[in-house]
Amino acid sequence: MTTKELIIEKALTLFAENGYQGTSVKNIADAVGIKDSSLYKHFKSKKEIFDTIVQEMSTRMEQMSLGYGLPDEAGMESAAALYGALTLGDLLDLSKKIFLFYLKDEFAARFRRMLTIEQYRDREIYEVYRQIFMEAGITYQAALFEEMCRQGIFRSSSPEVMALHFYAPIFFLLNKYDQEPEKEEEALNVLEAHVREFARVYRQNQD
Amino acid sequence: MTTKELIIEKALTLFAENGYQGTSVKNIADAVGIKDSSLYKHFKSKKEIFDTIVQEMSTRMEQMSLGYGLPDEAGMESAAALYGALTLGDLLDLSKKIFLFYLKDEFAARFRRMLTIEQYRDREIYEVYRQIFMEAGITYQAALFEEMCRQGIFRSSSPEVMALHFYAPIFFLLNKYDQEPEKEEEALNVLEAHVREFARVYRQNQD
DNA sequence: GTCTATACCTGGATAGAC
DNA sequence: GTCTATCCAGGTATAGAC
Repeated sequence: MTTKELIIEKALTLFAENGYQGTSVKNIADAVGIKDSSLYKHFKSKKEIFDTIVQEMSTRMEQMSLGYGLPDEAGMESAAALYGALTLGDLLDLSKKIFLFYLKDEFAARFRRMLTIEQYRDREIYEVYRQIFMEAGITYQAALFEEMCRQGIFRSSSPEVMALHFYAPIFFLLNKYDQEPEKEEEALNVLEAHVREFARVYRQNQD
Repeated sequence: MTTKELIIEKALTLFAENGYQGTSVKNIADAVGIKDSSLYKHFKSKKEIFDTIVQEMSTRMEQMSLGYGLPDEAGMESAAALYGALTLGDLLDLSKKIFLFYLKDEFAARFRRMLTIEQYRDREIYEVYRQIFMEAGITYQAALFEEMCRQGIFRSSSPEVMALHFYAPIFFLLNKYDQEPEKEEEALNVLEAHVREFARVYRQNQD
């Protein structure tokens, strides 16, 4: 890992814990193992470090969520068929995988915390936070549920409301259990109960 | 309003906008209209101002949520009967009132933002945030739904999961529309769709 | 209880030797 | 690309006059 990458890495951790203003350039330099002045050979300001993180992590999040089995809009139709063919058990595994990605993935979790802290300070940060953690999930799932209703896998209902009912509890549990790693099992149990209930309410063929 | 109260008042606004570390003692003093040094006649440190806010707002939040028509546990049985007698329209009005309280009430909204920003910096802050915005709503509603199921107003289901399904979307919408006052109508429409769907799924007698 | 003045420190950032 | 040295602005907090 280059020094520049190491700076990004350590800065993200510190920003996620103490916020932008709560983290000094010296804190970052110490974590990296260099003097604070040396840091300015890699970035021209503290702000540039922060902006670089937001840029880079945004794209990395996109790639990762794709890699984690979330198909893109083009593949929505086949995705819907795929999800419909899933057993309840498969559906549970999938929702857990997504939940744990946002909760524990080394980049996703720190990035989410950093944006949560900084969203009120800067409008641009807020837009990124909103886009990734509010809009993206709902939009994708609404499209997916719409297709699944069309195919008769789900009972017809408003896809947007269904997406809200599916995603909001995940978002809530993410916030609730964020700082309690020892209660991960409890979190997963609640998540499972949520998905079971969701499936009970909306799936045409119970399994 | 005494100077001490005014300091709390202005500090809360600034902490909610810029965070604890993003707010200087001089910022607070300027907002109050005194010199920063004078402020130390009322509080012995910046930290003491913050702690006082957390203390005072916590109790004020309790009182207010009671005042806003959320009955205590002792009155749960009559509350359940009361909610059951409500028309769908009344249920919608009530959920909107609660949503708007957390979104716009002059104390609740600022307090929520402040805790959201500061939750990762200090374990105690996190506990307060968690208690007020995660546990309280779910616990109360789970007890209420349990009673309503017992009385046959709601279809029997896990009260905890029902509470999660009811409250999580409110929590999500609160976060989503927090910084977009111009989209309040949109937020209320989504909230309404959510409550309608919730009622459709769980209420025994549709109206 | 408010002011001015000041002490003391830490923060971000630059210059220049190696 | 790292270091030491330094600058300057701004932060928290105290002392003492009014």
